Amino acid sequence: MMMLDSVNHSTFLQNPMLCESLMSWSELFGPAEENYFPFDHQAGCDSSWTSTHPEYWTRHNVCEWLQFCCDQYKLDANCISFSHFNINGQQLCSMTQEEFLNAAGICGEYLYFILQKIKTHGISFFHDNEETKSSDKHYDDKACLRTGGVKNQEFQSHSRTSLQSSHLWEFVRDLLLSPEENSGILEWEDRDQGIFRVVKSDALAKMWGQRKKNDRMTYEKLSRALRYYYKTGILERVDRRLVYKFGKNAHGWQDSKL
DNA sequence: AGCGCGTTTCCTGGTT
DNA sequence: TAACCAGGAAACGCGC
Repeated sequence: MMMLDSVNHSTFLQNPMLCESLMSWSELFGPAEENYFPFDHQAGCDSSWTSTHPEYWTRHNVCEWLQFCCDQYKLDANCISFSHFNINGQQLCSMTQEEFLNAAGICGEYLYFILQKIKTHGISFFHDNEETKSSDKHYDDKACLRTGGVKNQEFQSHSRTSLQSSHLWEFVRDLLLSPEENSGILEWEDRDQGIFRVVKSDALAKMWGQRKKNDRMTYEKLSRALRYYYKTGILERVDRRLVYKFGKNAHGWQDSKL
């Protein structure tokens, strides 16, 4: 099951396959039938919810927003009836506070509050607040919300960066699926089989190093980490230089839903 | 405080 | 010779 925090950036979310990963994430929080977000092909081409007024959000954007709120504010996703949020932005904006409460209990209160703030102030809602360490984030951040939210920088970091892959293989996968960010660093060799090639090994290492805030990262070390994935079935060995293959325990890389 | 996980770092030795 | 691969060993940072 793919954690949503491994999905990042709006450009990634333009990929319908990753959109499906969002659904998988939602399945984490309860029975699949109830929480499943039907795939919206339209949504696959949307811009990020962060750059769009809520009224224009698609179902996919709503999904993103919901995910962000859960992730950022540690809302108990078990309280949320995701099927109630299988709606577009217009429908979301027309929901009353009571409907939010019905749909998400106590979390609905905060979701409603956050939405109203975004509707009226956009993401500036998150501006001008006291320094808030992300490591300290917890449910108590609702207090933070009431008093103005997190810093813009942090907001952006959460809408772009911290939703990014925490694991190397997810980072690699997401890079493969993001032509914009990939820029020739990785290349599919056989997409159906999940075989890919590292084209620019140094660039890959550098990018991974940036992600981990480690400027001493090298392809030599990165590849050692990749080789550990052979044990766990995340990757399978391919007997060619710089070529890897996703294993049966890797997910989210398939292109079959396009 | 201790533990497990996912690396990171280093290394030896082998291959392309 | 440089770049890469295989995998052991130990250290490390982090979350629980």
